[in-house]
Amino acid sequence: MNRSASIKDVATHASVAVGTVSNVLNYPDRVSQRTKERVLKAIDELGFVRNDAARQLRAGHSRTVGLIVLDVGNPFFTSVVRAAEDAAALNGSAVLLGDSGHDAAREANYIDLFQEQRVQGLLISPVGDVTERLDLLRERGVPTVLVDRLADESKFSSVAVDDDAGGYLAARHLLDTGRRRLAFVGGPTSIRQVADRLQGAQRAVKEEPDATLEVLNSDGQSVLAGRSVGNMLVERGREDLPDGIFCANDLLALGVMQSLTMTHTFRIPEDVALIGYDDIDFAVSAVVPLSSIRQPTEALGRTAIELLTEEVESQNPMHRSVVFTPELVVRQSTAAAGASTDS
Amino acid sequence: MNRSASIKDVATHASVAVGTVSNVLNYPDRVSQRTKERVLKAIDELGFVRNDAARQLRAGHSRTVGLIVLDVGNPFFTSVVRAAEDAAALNGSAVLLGDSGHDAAREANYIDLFQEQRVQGLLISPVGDVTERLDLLRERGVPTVLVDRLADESKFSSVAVDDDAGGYLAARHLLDTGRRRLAFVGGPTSIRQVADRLQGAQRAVKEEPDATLEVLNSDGQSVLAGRSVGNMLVERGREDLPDGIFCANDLLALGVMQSLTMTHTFRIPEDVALIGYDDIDFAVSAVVPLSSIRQPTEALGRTAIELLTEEVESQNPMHRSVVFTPELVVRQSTAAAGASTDS
DNA sequence: GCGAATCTTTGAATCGTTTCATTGTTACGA
DNA sequence: TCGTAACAATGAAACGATTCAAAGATTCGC
Repeated sequence: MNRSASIKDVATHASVAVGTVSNVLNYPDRVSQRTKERVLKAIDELGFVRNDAARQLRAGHSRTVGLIVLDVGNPFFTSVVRAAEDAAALNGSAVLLGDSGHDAAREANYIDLFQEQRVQGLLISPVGDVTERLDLLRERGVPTVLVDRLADESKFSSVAVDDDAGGYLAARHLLDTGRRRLAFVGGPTSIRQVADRLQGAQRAVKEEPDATLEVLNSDGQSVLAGRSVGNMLVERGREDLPDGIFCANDLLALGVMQSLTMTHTFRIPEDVALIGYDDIDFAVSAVVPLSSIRQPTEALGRTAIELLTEEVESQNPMHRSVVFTPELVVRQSTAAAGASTDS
Repeated sequence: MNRSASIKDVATHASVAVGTVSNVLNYPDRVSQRTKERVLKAIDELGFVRNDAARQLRAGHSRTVGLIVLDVGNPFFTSVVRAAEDAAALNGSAVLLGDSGHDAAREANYIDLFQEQRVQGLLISPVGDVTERLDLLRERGVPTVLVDRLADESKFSSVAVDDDAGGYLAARHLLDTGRRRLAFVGGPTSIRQVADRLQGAQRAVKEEPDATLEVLNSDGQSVLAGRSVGNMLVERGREDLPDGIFCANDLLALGVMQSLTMTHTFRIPEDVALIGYDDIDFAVSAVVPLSSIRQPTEALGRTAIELLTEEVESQNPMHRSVVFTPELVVRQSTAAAGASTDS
């Protein structure tokens, strides 16, 4: 079969008009039972499949939504994507997924591609400063929702997670379980997420007069970066050691854990409690299962689609920013501090 | 701006015919310099963006390729996807990505969706037995290439990685570095990948008369499963211990590593060498950097696109299966066995 | 200055679907 | 039996880009 069957072929084959076939597909109630059966039979026999391009052309818009993420490999985004797909499916839309890989050129490519596809709207976790480009989109009537990034509410809707609250939650948990000499391990504070998490932690520490927070700069957010911070701590010796460590993400925490447990100088959680951020899959299967802060990724994806739907359906531009609060996940690495005295 | 500008609007605005605008876009050489400038100016002023639906409709086919993977979160697929996208871009095509999440219903949805989109072809890592469905596609002229799954060559092209060879490579490496009492750790052998890797390992072991291979069944392929196998080994004691362990994937290997290093009963690689499979990001940052088998994911993705392009361009169905050989990555966890004597 | 060859531009026809005003059909009460 | 309402089916027009035969403009050799 060289060319796929069109609605016209179906019409001929069933001896009806094209409009009737269209009605069978879109408004089955308008068609009599007998005709419907004939048409459905013809559709089946010819293996007819709707041509979406023609539908779109006629409709003036597609039934797809564009989603551009920084890195599909990142579990955070994978989860957001899945939630967005499910939410979109409820509206009868599909999600076109683009992975910018932190690359502004790829990002720009996807924006262009999606625009040519006449997506109903765009969800994007932008690489750099694409506000101009997005402004253009907006002017052209493509509503856009920023994901994991706060937006100027006069221009865009957005969904994000409150990193300050997450930092507070982590530090507060360490304090609540009796730790007082806290340390924060995190990469360059030029990264907003890192800065916010630190700030939240500082806020919590200020609430306890006798608590202190030391900031240990790490060289990035990797396991290896965590390990070198950990090694530094081990060399410091017992006196100088914090009794609670909050790492800006789980990879760092796993690195710190490796250093501390490998040398067998200190025990987790008895000597030092350790908490990470993101609750990656590995957290639960670490040598000592790692406490962490979980981000509500499903809610993020779902809400992003909802905000976009709002914008698509209403004419006048009313934007909203939704900020989610992350959640504390307690595991063994921060088990009650009481144990630390009976060593 | 309510409706986006069409080629007709541009034509009017630039006082030329629609055909001319089309030529500026598609055959710039056919148009005189002066006209081209006028048209480009109009395009810019109106913010004109091609309507892909209309293009497709006229062209009879899209410039996209569908790709359905089992799990975008899996680094293996993430890498395949990226390579496929890059390869497709060279042909001027874009990749529509679908994540079936091992769910046959989601998979079927994507197949339907992609068919309505009139994709040029389909790359798929199928969930279950979708051969019937794919047969239908084939009959309708949508060429399909199976990814990471061998295909009946009379029907489909496919790309896959030779797991038997990978298993051989891993075991051979352990043998080459002096180990003789090998163990294989892996989940249910009903999983093809696991069975093939084991078979390859057995093949290597048979080449050395004095070598043995013990099979240790694990309950799945997770870190925790690996840890429980590791714990079992620790309890066995030094006499009974293998001196080389090959795990069916890196997660298992990391679990085994945790058990062995945590108890400080055995050292890696002096007492036991350890090698995994997949070369995940964590392998390099394990407590003892983990040797592993790397799969040529980039080549997989690229070749899949190439095979698909072949099928799209040629009329008569000539299918090919390309099988890649994985690659050994040596790290500290299998460092030379010589060291094991001077303990 | 003329005819031929080359280069530009034109605009109607086309792709496949949906829409909708129109026509055709049936049922029913008066 | 007629008129009317409700229901079914029809098919032309429209969506926006591309194609291509044909017309128009320009260049060149002689």
